[in-house]
Amino acid sequence: MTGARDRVLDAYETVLIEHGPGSATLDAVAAAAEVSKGGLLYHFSSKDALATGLLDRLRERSSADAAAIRAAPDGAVAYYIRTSAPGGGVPGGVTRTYLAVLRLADGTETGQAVRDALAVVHAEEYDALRAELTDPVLAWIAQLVGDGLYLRTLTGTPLPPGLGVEELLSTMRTYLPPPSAT
Amino acid sequence: MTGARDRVLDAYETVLIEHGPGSATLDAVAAAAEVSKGGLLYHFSSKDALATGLLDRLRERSSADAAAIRAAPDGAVAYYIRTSAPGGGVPGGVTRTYLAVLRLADGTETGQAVRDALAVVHAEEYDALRAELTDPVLAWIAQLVGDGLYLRTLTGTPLPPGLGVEELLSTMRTYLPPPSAT
DNA sequence: GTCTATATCACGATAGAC
DNA sequence: GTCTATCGTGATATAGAC
Repeated sequence: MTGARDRVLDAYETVLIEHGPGSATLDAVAAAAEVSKGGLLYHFSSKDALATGLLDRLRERSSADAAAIRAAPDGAVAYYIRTSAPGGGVPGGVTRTYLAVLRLADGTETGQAVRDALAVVHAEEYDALRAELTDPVLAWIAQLVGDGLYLRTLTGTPLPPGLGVEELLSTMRTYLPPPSAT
Repeated sequence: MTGARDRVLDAYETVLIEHGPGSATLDAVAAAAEVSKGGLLYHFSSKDALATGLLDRLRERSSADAAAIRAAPDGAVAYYIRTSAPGGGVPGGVTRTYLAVLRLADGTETGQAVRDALAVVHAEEYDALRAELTDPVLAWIAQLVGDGLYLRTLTGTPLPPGLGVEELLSTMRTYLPPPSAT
């Protein structure tokens, strides 16, 4: 049972999302995971190794999510937009990990590895959306709308008053071709 | 002439955007502004005061930019999307300051002040877009597309191959009502 | 107004007990 | 496999010279 490793990664995500990378110290992550700092460092031998572990998790979950986008019953766009919205992530899904990794993107050496991983995620999402929307620009617009929602979640900025994800999807359906039945 | 103060803020923006908040130490900012650390601390008495100074700049520039969105000759949406795209900011404009401030948003005490300032910026942008797009959801979609582009810039993720801002605007014009002539 | 110290503290990482 | 104790580094901020 390697449950401690996953608990540490869960805690790392939580601290990154709720308090930011500046607060994501080894002490804080260890406390949130309810292990000692030494225990954390047994599983991840350095802070860089911890970040690498989170990126590996992101890659795994991104591939699984791309498959979920394609298989979504009410269409790729609806699934993608819903999971991008604040609170729309599913437990064990890619959304929470993605939001945590976004906070690690900067100009440092590990920040470059983060950007590489994010580029793969974006490409997989885009391809999955293209399976439903054959117009490349429309697929890109749908992806950008989802990214905009991610940015709102990332910064905690409130949505415009009276507007929510369902209003968004309703209007988008007016303009986008409907998902074709298999 | 308070030129040194502005130089420090310019340097702070540069370091935040290019190397991230973890690298934005007083030493690094002072070096980039070509003043000593003591010189920097004369103008901004603490790191918090430096962040507050940047937020004040963001508020000033956001108000000016909201006016520019409304007055743009080729329409509010086109102006907003162009300035949101990588490299689309104008010198002294809000884009660069906005991107720098995005990196400061976290769960700390000053992070809360950052999110408050970002909420004002988002509301001003939205109102300015509403002046052209009377449908609130369409205005929101346009804003989210711009936010998605900001996120791409923030993380340095490449755009989908073959796609650029002009393709984006061209397709959006197909679906959005054209800007009405004054 | 701008600089050079320097005090203080928090973080990452190591060593070694259990 | 997990813990406590400790060291070295680098960051913020202060004091005070020029």
